[in-house]
Amino acid sequence: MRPTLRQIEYFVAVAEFGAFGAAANALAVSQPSLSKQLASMEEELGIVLFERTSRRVTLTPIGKKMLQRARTILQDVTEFKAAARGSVGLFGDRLTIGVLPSVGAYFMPIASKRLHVRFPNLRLVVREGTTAQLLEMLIDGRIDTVIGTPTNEPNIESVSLFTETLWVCAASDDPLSAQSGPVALTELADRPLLALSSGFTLHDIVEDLAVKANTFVSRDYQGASLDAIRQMAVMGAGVAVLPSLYALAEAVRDPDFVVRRIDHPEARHDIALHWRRSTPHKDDFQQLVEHLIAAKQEIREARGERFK
Amino acid sequence: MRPTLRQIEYFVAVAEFGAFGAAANALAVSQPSLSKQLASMEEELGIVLFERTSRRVTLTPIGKKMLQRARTILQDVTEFKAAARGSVGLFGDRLTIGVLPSVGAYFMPIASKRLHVRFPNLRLVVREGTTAQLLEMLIDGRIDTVIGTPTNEPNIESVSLFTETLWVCAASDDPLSAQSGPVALTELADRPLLALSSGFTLHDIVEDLAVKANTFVSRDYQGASLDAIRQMAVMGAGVAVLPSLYALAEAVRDPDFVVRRIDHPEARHDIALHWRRSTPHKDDFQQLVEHLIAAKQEIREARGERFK
DNA sequence: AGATATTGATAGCTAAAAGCTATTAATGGG
DNA sequence: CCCATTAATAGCTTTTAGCTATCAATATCT
Repeated sequence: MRPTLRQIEYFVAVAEFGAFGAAANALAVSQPSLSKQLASMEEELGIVLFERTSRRVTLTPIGKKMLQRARTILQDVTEFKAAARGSVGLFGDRLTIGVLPSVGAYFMPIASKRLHVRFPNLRLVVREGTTAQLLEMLIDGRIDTVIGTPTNEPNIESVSLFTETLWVCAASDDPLSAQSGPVALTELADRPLLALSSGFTLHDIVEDLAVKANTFVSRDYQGASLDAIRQMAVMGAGVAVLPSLYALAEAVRDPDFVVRRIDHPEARHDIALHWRRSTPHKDDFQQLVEHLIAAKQEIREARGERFK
Repeated sequence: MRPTLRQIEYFVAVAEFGAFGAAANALAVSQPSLSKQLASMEEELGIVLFERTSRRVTLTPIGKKMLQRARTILQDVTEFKAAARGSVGLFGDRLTIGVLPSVGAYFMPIASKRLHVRFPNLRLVVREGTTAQLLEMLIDGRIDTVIGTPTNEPNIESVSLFTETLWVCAASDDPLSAQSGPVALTELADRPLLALSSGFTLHDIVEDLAVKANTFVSRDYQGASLDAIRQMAVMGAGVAVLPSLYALAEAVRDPDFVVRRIDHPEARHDIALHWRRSTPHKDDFQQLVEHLIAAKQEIREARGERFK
């Protein structure tokens, strides 16, 4: 592409030194090389940048104007290179991450704080959605990674992060709320379960559990958010099934909020980190996994004795 | 200089097409050439700009950020080239011209108006000074051309523009002001002449005339400006010797202001255009000369009948 | 005024960079 | 499972950039 950055660089150097020889010396090239580049540039641009005498080299009026623009270009290129050098942290300096709602509200605040300490230049952009929506965005390249349920998508690599347990809550005058400690599936028989709307993996898990507990998922009150489900349960509309991240965070905040873990091996919600197999950031993702697991541990330790 | 403009251009093209092949086609280069340039660029910058799958090419988070800067650079270069192409008028689009005071005040307004009509993009910067000062600035390259008295400086080329006649004025009750028409040198005998301060060529000319007229130049009232000299003359301090550009402009403005041409072959002030012999704008100066002469003619025609 | 030293341009050659064609490797779709 | 598509790699050619040596112009110093 003409003019070349090299030519522009030479032009600025000659303008600053006011002499070809000195400029060539500063640039560590021979004077004829520099002369030729300048001559080419002038010919290609169709203008004369310098007025030459054997003693002095002066900018022409046009040259003065071009010099300003030339400096701008070199400055931009310098910044371009600096930006590249500055992008040596995790994922450069920006990561767009898609997460499930419970993760976004109750896990990411702690995780991002931790990441910020370790990678001060990393800017996290968080988008929420269902695992299916997030994986589509991941494959499209609209986001860089996903925290969601496991998947078998080809070209997606995953690492398991942690497992959420599932907890129930009901109205405060409900028999379920009278006791604490794990609750057996049999205790849920014939009680309508409240779950997130279909599309979320959690919905399917609750459906399976309902079958095993000889009950059903309420069709009338499929909540769009975990908060909505909890409110419906408190009002007596059924038994809310909540993932531990949400349930325990709320329970810690409100001691009167009774939640009980469902005592069943399938009452769990596996959470994994996903990325495109083609990513050039595999190592970075491995690091990210470690920090996310550490963040989960941190949350666990921060909980009251009740939920250890 | 790395990265090369060519590399940056390729980078933007691939980002826009989302494919190496299509970008290569649009750039009229082969796909391998483009691949290699991009690979080199990534290696040299130490970052990965694209995530490659065999189906799709996506920008990495870093790549997105670098793309913005890359576009800025290409935009600047485009403007750089456009500026060069736009600089095809007289002297590019800017001319710094040094002139004598009388020329600056009474000639340049008309001349620059005329030049502006002919060269709408030309911006004139005018500096005033003595011929000696102006020539020094010209040689230094601080200004591009000079309108001043003739010189024998080496490496300066000159073309004569016009000749100013010299005119006298005195107090309104002075015998000189009682008549009109040319005044002979003999009429000035023993009258102190008022002239610009030494340093101006006009001062030396008046000194010579004074000798021929059997009189002298007043030492007490060497004016720093032509206006000052006129005021002193009007107050009776002597006989002001003024160049025609000034004298006639003032006379036209004020009909009561009596000026009379000195009738002597040496009562003249030659004005020439000077430029450095090394300038690459010789043709432009030739054009400039024509327009300046035409401007002088215009001024002459605009004067009242009295001074034709 | 003539010798000398300094500066940029030119010539001719060498080295490096960029380009091309042919081929390979990877992968998604029929 | 084969075929079509796409990017990477290999090997060679062309173009560009750079270097040394030299020339031309000219300012400076006797």
